[in-house]
Amino acid sequence: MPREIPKAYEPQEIEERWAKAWYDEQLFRAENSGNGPAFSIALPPPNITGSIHIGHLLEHTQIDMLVRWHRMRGDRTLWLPGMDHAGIATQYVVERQLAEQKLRRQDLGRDEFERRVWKWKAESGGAIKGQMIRLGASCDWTREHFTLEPQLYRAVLEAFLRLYREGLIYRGRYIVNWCPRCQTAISDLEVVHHERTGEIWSIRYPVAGSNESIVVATTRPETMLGDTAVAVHPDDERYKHLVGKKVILPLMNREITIIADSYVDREFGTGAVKITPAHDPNDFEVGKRHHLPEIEVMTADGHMNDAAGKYAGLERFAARARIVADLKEPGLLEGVKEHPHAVGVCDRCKSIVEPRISTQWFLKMKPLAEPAKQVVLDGLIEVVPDNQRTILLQWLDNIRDWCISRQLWWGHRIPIWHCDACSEMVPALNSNVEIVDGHARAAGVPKLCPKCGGAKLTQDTDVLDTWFSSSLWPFSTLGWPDETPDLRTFYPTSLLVSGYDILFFWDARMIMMGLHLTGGSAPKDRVPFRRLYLHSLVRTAEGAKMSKTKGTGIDPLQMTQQYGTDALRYMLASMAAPGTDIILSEDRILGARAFANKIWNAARFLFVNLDKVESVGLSSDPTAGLPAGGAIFTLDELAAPEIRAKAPYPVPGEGALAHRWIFSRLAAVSAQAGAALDGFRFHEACQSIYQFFWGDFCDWYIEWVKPQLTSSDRALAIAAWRNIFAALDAALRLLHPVMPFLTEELWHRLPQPEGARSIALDKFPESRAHWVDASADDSMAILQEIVVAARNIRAEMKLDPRKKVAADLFVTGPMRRTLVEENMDAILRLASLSDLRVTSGHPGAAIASDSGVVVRSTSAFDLGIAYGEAIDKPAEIARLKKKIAELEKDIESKQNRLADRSFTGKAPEKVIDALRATLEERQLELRKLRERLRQLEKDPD
RNA sequence: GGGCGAUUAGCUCAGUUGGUUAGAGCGCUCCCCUCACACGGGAGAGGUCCAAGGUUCAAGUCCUUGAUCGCCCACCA
Repeated sequence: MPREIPKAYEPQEIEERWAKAWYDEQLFRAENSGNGPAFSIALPPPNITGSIHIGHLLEHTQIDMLVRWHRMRGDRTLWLPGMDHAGIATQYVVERQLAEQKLRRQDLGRDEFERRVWKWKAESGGAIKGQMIRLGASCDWTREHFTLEPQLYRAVLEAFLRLYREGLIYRGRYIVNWCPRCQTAISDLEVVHHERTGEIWSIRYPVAGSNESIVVATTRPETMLGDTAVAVHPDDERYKHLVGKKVILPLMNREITIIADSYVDREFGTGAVKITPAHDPNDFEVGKRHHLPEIEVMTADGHMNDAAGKYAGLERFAARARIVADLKEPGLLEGVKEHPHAVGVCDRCKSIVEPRISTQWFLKMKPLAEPAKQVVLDGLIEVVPDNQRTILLQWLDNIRDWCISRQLWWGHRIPIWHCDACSEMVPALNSNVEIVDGHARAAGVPKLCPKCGGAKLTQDTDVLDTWFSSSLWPFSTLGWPDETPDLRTFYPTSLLVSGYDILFFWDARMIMMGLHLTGGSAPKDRVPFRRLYLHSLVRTAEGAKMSKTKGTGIDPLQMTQQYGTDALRYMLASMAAPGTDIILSEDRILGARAFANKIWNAARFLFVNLDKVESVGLSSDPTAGLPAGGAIFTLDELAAPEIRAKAPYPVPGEGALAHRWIFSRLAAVSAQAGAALDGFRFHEACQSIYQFFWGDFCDWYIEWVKPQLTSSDRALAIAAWRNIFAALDAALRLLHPVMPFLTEELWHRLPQPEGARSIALDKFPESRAHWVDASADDSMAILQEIVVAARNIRAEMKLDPRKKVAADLFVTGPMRRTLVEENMDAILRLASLSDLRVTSGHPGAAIASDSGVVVRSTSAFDLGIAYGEAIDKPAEIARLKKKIAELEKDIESKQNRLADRSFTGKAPEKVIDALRATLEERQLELRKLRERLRQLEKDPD
């Protein structure tokens, strides 16, 4: 096997190759039969109009880490992908295309328009799927779904019909949010409020048959054309005498009544309000209470209509300007002021939303919200982070009915037929769908009106809000309403991961729909997901959401080209602490890329050196040539899966410690990473793995055992090789959830069992009890401290890095002395020492030194390096003084605390003992430093 | 008008249930192109944890108030 490995990690070719292989081989297909726990998660379906942005990548990285981790733990794991038809967004895109040919959708007609949208979808829709595959999302693509496909269409019909029969879906004429651009109603959630400084105009309405007049204020003067009353507060003494009288509506010269309603705030403005029931939600309510006429003065596309008299045909804001001008002349405009207020705009197209009366379909939410609230309160759905739980509950408490109809052509058409003769509403006979022109439609078309027997029935022209079908996603995609094996196995899904920006749009509605519609007898069997994790959003430096339209979006695929997918994934995951948003920084990406490169090179080191040993033999004994029997130093002999399984191998003699230690660390890190992932603390998982791989595995373990790998002691070399390959293999599996491509590539360069296809199907490292070795951890820590102390002296004294020097070491206790002596070779090598003279004794018996020796002391040891020429005495004295001051301060505070009777009386014994032990160590350290300082100051140069 | 979050090293951020000397990455300083990696190695400097009170033996961590910033929700014309 050729082991030519490039010096720097070059991700592009590797990633593309594996992404394709994973997809082609259907590697992530989930089993819906068999034993063992199932783990399922539904992908928040991206819009077919969308292309991947950094927010997706963050979400997908987190989901993918969890999914890969569960799969590697042996769960039957399903990550179900799919797409959302995205009603408004998609229709918008296609309409724009038509506009280029000077066409409107009305020119084509509904059927033809729908055909065009399907055509667009086939050609340009769903780009995101390919991007997800490229970025390594381990979805089960054999189970991909689309919200307008027959199976899901049927689920939508079933849900609608059930809710309709139950009386939860109703139709009515109400004031709704209307987008004049999209020309459809939108739900409250789809209106985004922007704080703006607008103007507020005061307008004088003369009282009929009197000299008096009433001044009202408005931010939307154009709506006055539809005024049908002026309201004052019933207890307002200023206006009491006018209630019931008429005022003349300026410009229209219509008489309207002055009414009293407690809705009016006496403190605001003049305390008198114009009432426009057809164009303001509050006024609409007032109008209902007082049986006022509703006069619509605008068209669906935001122009004034015939009821607006001479303003008919004007665009709404043009009309506003004209009206203000016209009021000035007769002196009816009392004034105009700047006025900060919130303007509602359409979430989709940013047009200013117009409240408008129209007939729409609504879903009653209160009866659905109650059970949803209950499951959250009962903990049947665990919400992470916790504060989002509060937000969710508050929203459910204040929920209002959901306007589910849209005046669009792209979507699930409402399965209700209207009788031409008697206007009776007739629902579809059943939820069956038929395929017409390749696409699904309601099949249960009613033929006769059950009320009047009329045979002319026309289907409602509205479609459902896209979120209606989305709210069924976790079960509609598993086959609901049928009791399929998938539904039985994977519902309720284990987890939902979504951004908190769609908590109300999607997550909450899924909970309500899942609880209401699915079949389990207990709520815990009907929840759509058992845990809900709301991830952070990626923001720009200014704190705004990343957005392509604002030009602040970053194309992840381009970044992938630049840095590699694994690096991007690692960067995002390492910043993904629950509850805080992420601001990208170039530095973090570079750091992640360096990490990927580090992993690559650690593996490269092993392979390259094995090559050398194979071909040249053990270098420390050049005459030995190839080992007898020839085949011992082959990858298979040293790294075969059955060989790795038995690691760690006992290493004869001195070199054992590092091996025991690295496996102990591996056990600890596996446990840490697992616990972190389980709690969605991705950053913590990343950090512990990073620290392990770079700090422990590369900086210490590899450096420590390097000579062993080429030792002429064959037993030692073999054991060392086997351990290091086993440790690398475990490290790769540990890293795989976050860096799938790199680890897959390297994993395949290790021998794997016959037929093994992917590291993704291998096991995540368990924290093995027999790997845990506290004494190895402690011993290694001391030796590391000694090495660091020696390096520190060398660096501070600016010794030539190539020059080896002798050192003296004093350690407390004979055990430590033995430990040091047993690991002498490694210490000398790593600290660049030519010799280390070890003495041991009781604490306090610091090694004798003079001013020609530089010393580093801890409570456990003193290390001194003799330096022939004069040392930089002032610098060393300054350093000592600083340390001494720090220690003194620390010791004093500890002594004070220990002297405090209330502390010793109340604090747990453990804490007191620990404090006492630490204090002793510090005091010992301090004594040593003072002694050293005394020597330096005393000695003449 | 309500609600939520943030404020910790020059920068970007971690700090689980209060408990030894508050951490990381990047940047910075010094030394090294040592045969896996300069996307590297070694050593180091750098923090009154926004402010003021309070609870506690003990507060970056809990409570109150305030400041600054950000987000979400909301029908005040």
